Amino acid sequence: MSTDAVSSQSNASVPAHRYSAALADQIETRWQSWWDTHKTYQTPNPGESGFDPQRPKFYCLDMFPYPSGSGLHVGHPEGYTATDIICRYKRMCGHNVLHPMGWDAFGLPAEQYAIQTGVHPAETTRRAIDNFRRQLKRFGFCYDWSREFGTIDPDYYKWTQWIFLQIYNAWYDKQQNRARPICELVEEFESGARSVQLNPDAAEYAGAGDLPGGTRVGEWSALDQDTKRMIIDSYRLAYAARQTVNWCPKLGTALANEEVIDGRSERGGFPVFRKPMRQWMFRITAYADRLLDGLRDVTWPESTKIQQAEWIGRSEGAEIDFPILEPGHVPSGMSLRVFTTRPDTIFGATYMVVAPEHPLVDEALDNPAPETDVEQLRAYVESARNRSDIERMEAKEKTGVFIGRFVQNPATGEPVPVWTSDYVLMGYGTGAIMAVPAQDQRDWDFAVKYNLPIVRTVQPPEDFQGEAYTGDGPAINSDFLNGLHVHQAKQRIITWLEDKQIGSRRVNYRLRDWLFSRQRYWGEPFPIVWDDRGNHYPVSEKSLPVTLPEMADYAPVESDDPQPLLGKATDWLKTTAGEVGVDDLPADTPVTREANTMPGWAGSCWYYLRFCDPRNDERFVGEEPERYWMGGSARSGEQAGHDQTVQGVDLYIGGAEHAVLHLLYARFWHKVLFDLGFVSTDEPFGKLFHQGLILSHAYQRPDKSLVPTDQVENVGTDDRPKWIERATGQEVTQIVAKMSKSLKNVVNPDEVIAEYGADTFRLYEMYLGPLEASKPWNTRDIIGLFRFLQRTWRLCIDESTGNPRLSEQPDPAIEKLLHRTIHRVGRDIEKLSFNTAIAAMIEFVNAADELTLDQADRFVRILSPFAPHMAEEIWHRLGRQEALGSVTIQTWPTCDEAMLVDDEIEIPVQVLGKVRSKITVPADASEETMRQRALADERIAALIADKTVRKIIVVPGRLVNIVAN
RNA sequence: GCGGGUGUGGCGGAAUUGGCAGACGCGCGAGGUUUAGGUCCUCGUGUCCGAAAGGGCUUGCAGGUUCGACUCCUGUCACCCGCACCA
Repeated sequence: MSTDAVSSQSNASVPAHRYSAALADQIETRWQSWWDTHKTYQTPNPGESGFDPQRPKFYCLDMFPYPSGSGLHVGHPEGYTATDIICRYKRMCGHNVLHPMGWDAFGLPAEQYAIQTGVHPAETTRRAIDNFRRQLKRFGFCYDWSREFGTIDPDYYKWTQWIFLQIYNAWYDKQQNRARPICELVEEFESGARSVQLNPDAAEYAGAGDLPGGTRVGEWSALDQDTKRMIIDSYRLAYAARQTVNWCPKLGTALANEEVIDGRSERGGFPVFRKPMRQWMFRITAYADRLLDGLRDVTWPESTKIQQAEWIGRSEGAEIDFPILEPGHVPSGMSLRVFTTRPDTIFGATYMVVAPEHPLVDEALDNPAPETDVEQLRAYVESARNRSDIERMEAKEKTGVFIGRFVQNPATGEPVPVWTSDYVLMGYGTGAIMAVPAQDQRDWDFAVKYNLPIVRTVQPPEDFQGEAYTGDGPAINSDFLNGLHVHQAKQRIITWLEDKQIGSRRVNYRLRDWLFSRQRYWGEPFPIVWDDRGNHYPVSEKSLPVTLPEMADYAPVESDDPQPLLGKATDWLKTTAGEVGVDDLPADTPVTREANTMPGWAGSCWYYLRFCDPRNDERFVGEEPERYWMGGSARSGEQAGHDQTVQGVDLYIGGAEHAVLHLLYARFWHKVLFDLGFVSTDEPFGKLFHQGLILSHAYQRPDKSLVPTDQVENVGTDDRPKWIERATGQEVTQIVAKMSKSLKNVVNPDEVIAEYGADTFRLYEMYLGPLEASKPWNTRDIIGLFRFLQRTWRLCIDESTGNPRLSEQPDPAIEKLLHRTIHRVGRDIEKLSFNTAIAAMIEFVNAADELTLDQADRFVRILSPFAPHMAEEIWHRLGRQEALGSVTIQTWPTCDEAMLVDDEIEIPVQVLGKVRSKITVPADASEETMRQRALADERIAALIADKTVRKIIVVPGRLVNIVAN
């Protein structure tokens, strides 16, 4: 540790009460324990003692951290300092502030770390949490620590399991456009109010559940138990189904689509393969439109809304049935259903493509047509199925095989061949497309390669040079559509298809159902058991939580034959209905527990609700605290023009990396809970903000490879640096890069606090630049903020005695500046513009020589959100503590509007837009006065003497511009 | 390829939203206190010409609108972040 600031303390020449690192440490730790003892930051709930219902509420939430073994890095406190400042400010402005903190502690990273170190994840996670808590407390954040919990606490995950059961016991009513309890569905089946059929939107029955004519199966009472069960399960919002999933052998678990990036796992970057497995899924697709529409009502960064909207990927088009032909081109009575966004181009559909996993391919292999090359087809399908997603993506050239089947194009009446190719995905639409090479580049590429016909059905512009034409234009070669532009042609053809009952309007989404089970150990167990016939049953609510069994061996086996880890806990696994608490079965029925666990996202889907009422053991959150803290609140009226109502969390700050993971999942859970009447708002997070990344410096060789920081030396000057790699003497360039262990450019907050104190750290991170911007950490610059605190200290406190240093008479100029500073700091906090707020305070301290008690009092109040420890200490030494209590609970000082304007102002005078002189005029000087003063100015008069004045622009209070030539 | 964002001194960044570009901090230079340095204090610091007064140039680049453009419009370049065979 470099101890420059500390050593100055021991130097006899330095005043005894100078603000040094040692003094900062003493002040900070003292007030931190004082705040703890006095429960300064505990927030009472409605009805509790100390709760003031007159005040407006402000729920300010940080994305709670994942406590890793390596401790906090400097990125964490960035967002946390920002919310801390806002909370302190809002409290001073009279709000009831909810500002909680907890731990997102289940999931893969903790488990991977445990496997590496050989210490059980329960142990490593507890240690990591303790370390994170210690580090966070050292920053002096104003969290209400009495509300702290971790997602791994059985008291918490009991309710995570409970919410799972609510979702499991719910279905989506498309007529009412909301989720309802499953028992109401059964009632409707029983009464005949709803026709009995499989859920036509159930992804797990795609291609089977929605054949023309439907799958109505008659009276509910006439059905056997198994059929009833199958039908009910097809509606559940949580369902178990065997389907193709993203299997990651290295991680030993299946992953959700959102967790796979470019064919690799989001965590660890390991390859992902497609594999059919039985998994628990959430029917999030039922909420696709609601999740999309809800984005309109929230105050979120536009880029994040766009990302979610693109992930949901709504696209409008049509489903069309193409009759399948038997050899000799005789209709077989079967049809091939496709989804297309361009039904208007159907006359140009010259071939079809189905995904390698499509049932028609299996059928073609089972009953090959004479012209089918069975060996080639089988080989293609096999290889397509076994390729990883990465390999699939790397293949630039399209490949495919004719499957030996023809369908009839219902528009042209012509037979068209059916091919299979892996550029068509089984998971989207119907897994089959009509290929229109003239209007789709992918189809064009394929058609050219395999010599398939291309028929233009949209007239491209005369100067069109490309291949496929996707723009607008009149239809050609399209019979009754000819001449119609794309939009009208779509409407026309859909009407035609609907009349002939061979197609219909259809909306498709890119969003898939959410794969919710993992084969790992460190997660919430499912409150589900299985009987020996393979039926699942919920564990009753009164028997929750289903706790995670102790296991010594929690390491996954790298395997292509995935088995959940909990499968090894045989004693736990095998139980009886009575023991586990299943109400629907006789107590002695042998059952097997669900061995999958929930993914790391589960706990973060509702933690913001639990914070409202974290010790409630009757309900996941009490109704009144939920209504109060999550309820809609009019945005504070200080920003004019924004009277819109925000619902849910008033301000949520966290990284942008969760744009489509946590933020989408939590919205989904929240909407289900809302539909079922458990929460009072439709959206969880009214206002969202992303802090930027804290970057660091790194060095790059000419070949773009990176060099660790400790292997580089500056052989130039500070002004003109020249960086060389020590080992080779080769010149390298300094770049800005992410902090990483391998580059040796990670900054540890503990060390910075030891050297300067937490107040300096907080100020530095906020002063770095705009909160939303990514910006490089520059250790060298921290000293500037330390000096500012030192000057602040010296302004209020005598460095030699430690007593207040105050004047009797206020300096009028400083009084005026103080009002301005109060105004600027308040306005900038509202804008989350902390860097400029701090600059305003620096300017004030630089300008002031001495303050009166009253002035020091007010300045310390506005400083306190930023540097709470120093503010509290000065507050105390000024003697304010005794009478008024902690500075934390004071009111924000008022500023007098009249003090914000000057009597006289300096106005630039321009000639032809260039500033040539300045005049001093009364602030409310008229246009005419300003004009005359400007023309009377000596320098201006000289400049325009030999010119003709064409025009004079006078902006009162701003400037004068003389146009003369 | 599509979508979004960002380009301002040696560095991090300001700019009342069309009105004095470079606030504030770092660094750098000069001086002071102390004196072994550092800490601390004061002043200076976009750049070019000039001894100075003063003047020219300057917000990635090229145009345009305007009395006036970092800000608005058109084109262009660079970098960053999403998405990417989604029919």
